[in-house]
Amino acid sequence: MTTMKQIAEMAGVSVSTVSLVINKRDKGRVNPGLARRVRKTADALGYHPNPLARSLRTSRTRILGFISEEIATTPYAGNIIRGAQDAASATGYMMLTVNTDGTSKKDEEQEVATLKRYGVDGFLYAKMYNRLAQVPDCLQDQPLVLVDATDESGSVPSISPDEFHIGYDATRHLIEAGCERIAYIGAAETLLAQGIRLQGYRAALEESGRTFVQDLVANVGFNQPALDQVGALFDSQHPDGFFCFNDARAWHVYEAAARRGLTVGRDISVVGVDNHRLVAETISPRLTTIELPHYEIGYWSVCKLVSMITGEPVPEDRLPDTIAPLPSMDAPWPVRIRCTLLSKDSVVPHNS
Amino acid sequence: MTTMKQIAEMAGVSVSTVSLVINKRDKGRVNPGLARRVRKTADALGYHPNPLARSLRTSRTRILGFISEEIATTPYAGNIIRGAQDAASATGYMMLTVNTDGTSKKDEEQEVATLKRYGVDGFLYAKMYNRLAQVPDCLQDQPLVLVDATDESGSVPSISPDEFHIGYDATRHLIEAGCERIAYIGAAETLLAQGIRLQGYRAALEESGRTFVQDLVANVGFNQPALDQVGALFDSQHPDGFFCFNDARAWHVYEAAARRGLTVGRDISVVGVDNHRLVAETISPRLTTIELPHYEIGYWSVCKLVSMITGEPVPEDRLPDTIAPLPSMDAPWPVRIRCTLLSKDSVVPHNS
DNA sequence: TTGTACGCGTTATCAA
DNA sequence: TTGATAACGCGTACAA
Repeated sequence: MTTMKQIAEMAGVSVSTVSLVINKRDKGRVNPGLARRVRKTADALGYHPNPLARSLRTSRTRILGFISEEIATTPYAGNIIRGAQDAASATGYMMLTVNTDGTSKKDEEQEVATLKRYGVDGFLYAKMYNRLAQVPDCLQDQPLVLVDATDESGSVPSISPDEFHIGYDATRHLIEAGCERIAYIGAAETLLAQGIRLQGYRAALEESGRTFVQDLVANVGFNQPALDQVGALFDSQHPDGFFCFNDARAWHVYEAAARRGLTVGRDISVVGVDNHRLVAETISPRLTTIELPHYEIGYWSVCKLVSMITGEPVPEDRLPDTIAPLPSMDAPWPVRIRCTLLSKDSVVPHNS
Repeated sequence: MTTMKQIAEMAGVSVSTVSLVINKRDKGRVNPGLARRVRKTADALGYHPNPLARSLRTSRTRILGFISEEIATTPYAGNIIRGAQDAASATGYMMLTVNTDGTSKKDEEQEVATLKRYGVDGFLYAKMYNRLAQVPDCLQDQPLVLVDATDESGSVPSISPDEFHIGYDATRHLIEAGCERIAYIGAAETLLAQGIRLQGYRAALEESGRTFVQDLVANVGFNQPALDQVGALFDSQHPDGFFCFNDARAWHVYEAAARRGLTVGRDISVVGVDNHRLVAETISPRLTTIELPHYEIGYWSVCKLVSMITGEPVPEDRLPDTIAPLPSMDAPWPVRIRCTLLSKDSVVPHNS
């Protein structure tokens, strides 16, 4: 590990000068030629500042604390962490991640205290599915961003999927395909997403001059009971389009359809939400899905947190062009990210 | 955050004494009564040492670097991280986790360099499925444990599932249920697990006096082609038992069976490996599975690493009794953890 | 442009 | 047995 001292010796200047140059405060203070020489030797030695040493004076460790409830509960929620880590890496931060089981408040406080002891500059507080969350007291006075959750009090920045438009976009897509009787296969659990996606579904229907039909909605759980409910909806309502809360629910539609001699992508159209990617990939790979923006949520959460900590906007050039830009870091919060509708072939033209 | 100084003042002693007591080096050096007073005030103030400050003198940060390739590729590999974090928490460590995409060597070196700059005490190098791995040069001289991978050179400690006994236990279970014609539905990709599980399958067969029949083995990929292959095996071999590489493969057996009027758990028996838990939970919840010990792998990896760093065995009292004990931290490495066979009801008695 | 004191809580040393 | 004090680390800030 090279230090400033080594650079100073090699370049024949003082560490003070090196410090100024490295931190880009050399304008009008250090001879440009010297500055260039310093930069060159720093590059040659592969110098990167030691964040721990730096933290002695600045009391900024460039470490972020990532608190996640049950990292393992939701498959592919790992994408949130991946996005967060990519953003941290791009902005020169590191993430200390800790789990909480989501039940023990005491435990959570312990973990927060430990993170504070390690001198983290700010916190990411992640829930593994979108919900209203109460920020624990021990985080109240800290730089904080809620990830895939919304602060109950509305005072903490948060980033989550745009649940309304998941329902809206899915339903519009089915309407545009010519579906006449569009069912919603929702979740039986009381999830924030469940209610809001239903609103989006309803809004899209009513916008196109249709009436909302309660009997076209089935909120189901798992396994056989779910399959039975979906089957009953098939038999009583004969829908030609389905919007499914997730791809596990979509699978029930596939199964129920198959048992009735109907083929998805020919006789009926289906749009699912892809949060358990395995089903969509392995079992119904042609399922038209709406992809949850987990990677983006993680990525932008870190960007927001870093900009809160430094007081500066995230430099644009650091951002990858592979992900959709967030309108503005100063946009009103909470921010909800509109999801992508992936075109596969379980939605086909319906003749009316 | 309380400091030693505060404790010293409150207890009316010097920080030196506090340090001795806190670090348990007071035996025969500090008056026991004083020591007790110090401990009491420390507890009262909720004191925990500041690891960053401590690292100034000891050059030990009590931070571990966790390098994982594509955290998001395998659902539920998150259990490895969960186990690792629980162990870290129990032993007083923190984890800095970074992703690498598994392809760019340059990138990986960057991440390792960054972790070193943050002064991590050791590294966990995790692959998201069991395989032979080459340890990058930049980690050669570091305390290191391979997680869910085995070092090619055999010189680095590693923990991974006991793939042989996955195949062996699954097949024995089917043999004991009375199955006569046991098929293996494997993976078409060249995975370490694939070959070794096959060995276990073969060993169990031969141990019970049977001959291995190549035609009872189908190594399949995904989707329709996989389903066709499994179907062909049904029609040509008429197996009554199936050992499936993972639960996605098991699903294909369910599907092929259903199309032939056969019912899993009545006409045929199936054992799968539960690494994509969603399928087993949502679609075939009664599937008899072998559960990969991801949590344990993460947990024991950290314990091993910590004991390598400190030179001391992990204190037994810190270990949770909820997970199977590792025979010995000094056991020869690599260590392979035997997996659990979960009894559900897709394996039933077969009359011979 | 540079020398140098200072930042931090802990630990090691050595004198009392 | 205890306590005062000097490291420890490397980068930063300020006076010169």
